Amino acid sequence: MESEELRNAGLKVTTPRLKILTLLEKASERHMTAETIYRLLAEGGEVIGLATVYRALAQFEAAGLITRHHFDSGQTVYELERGPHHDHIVCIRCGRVEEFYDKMIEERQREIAASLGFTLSDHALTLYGECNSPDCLAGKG
Amino acid sequence: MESEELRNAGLKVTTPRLKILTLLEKASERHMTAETIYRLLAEGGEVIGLATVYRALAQFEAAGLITRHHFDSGQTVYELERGPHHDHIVCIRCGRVEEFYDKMIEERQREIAASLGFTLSDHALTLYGECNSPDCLAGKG
DNA sequence: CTTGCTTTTGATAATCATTCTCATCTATAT
DNA sequence: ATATAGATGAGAATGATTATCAAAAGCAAG
Ligand SMILES: [Zn+2]
Ligand SMILES: [Zn+2]
Ligand SMILES: [Zn+2]
Ligand SMILES: [Zn+2]
Repeated sequence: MESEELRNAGLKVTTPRLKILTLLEKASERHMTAETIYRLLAEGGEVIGLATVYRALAQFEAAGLITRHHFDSGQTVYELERGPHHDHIVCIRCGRVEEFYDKMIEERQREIAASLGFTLSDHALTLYGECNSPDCLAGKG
Repeated sequence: MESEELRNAGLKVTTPRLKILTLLEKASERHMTAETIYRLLAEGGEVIGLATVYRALAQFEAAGLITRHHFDSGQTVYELERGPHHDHIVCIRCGRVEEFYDKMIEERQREIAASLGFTLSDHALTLYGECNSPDCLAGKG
């Protein structure tokens, strides 16, 4: 249960934290901004201060429960840390986010870093393009 | 000369624009924030309004003269568009930025996008790690 | 080289996302 | 149930970026 996850992370079990963590686990979209999380909670009748949302997200990240991304929109996007590492492809028309993992790219990155004298600790790879989802294509002029 | 570049970009030739473009071409560091550009100019005796710096950078980008990046620091970094495409590796200790190009990774990206039904138009790849430059290592605790 | 029209500049206000402050409230251990 | 460290929420503060607008500068014509 979510209470366990919070306790394991060394965080007190509070209503706001439970609501936010639950939303991150249940929401249909896995990649959300703090504003979106705040709004979705409010729409669901759970009014939690925006500052509290930001605080909880920072704590969850420190505890390794979630990760943050900076897509080109500029705004920070959060997602639940679940399953193995992956990178992202974002539709520049409708904003849809898909995930992928490519062993070859991951390996090349390590080789490149080593060849440049860096000890690799992290990376951010995001592809941008237009997707072929029916909803997205429908919006075409 | 820089005047030509501005005219070709459809921009009037003005002193602030010339100074900014010249700095982008001459500075030892190719990747700079708007603030850094503003400060370097001011230190060189060329006081140009910060708003003008931001405006010029936006116009240069629209004209394809420069590109912008969002490294994990959050702040926007600008660099002169010169030579072929490349990606970046950033030292998380000293901030040094190196550039690299990997044909294999570029190709894989296109394949991945296609396999997910996306028409790839752009991408952002940044590696993070600790570099082995003497200056950087010296700062170690 | 002046005139006149258009664009640009710079100071500053406004905006946006995010963080901080602090008085009040709450989770947990006794 | 009580005490106490920690959490919350409202709103102020911050930092980066953009918008406003009067004054200044670029540019084409005469
Ligand atoms: Zn789409
Ligand atoms: Zn993801
Ligand atoms: Zn570069
Ligand atoms: Zn370094």
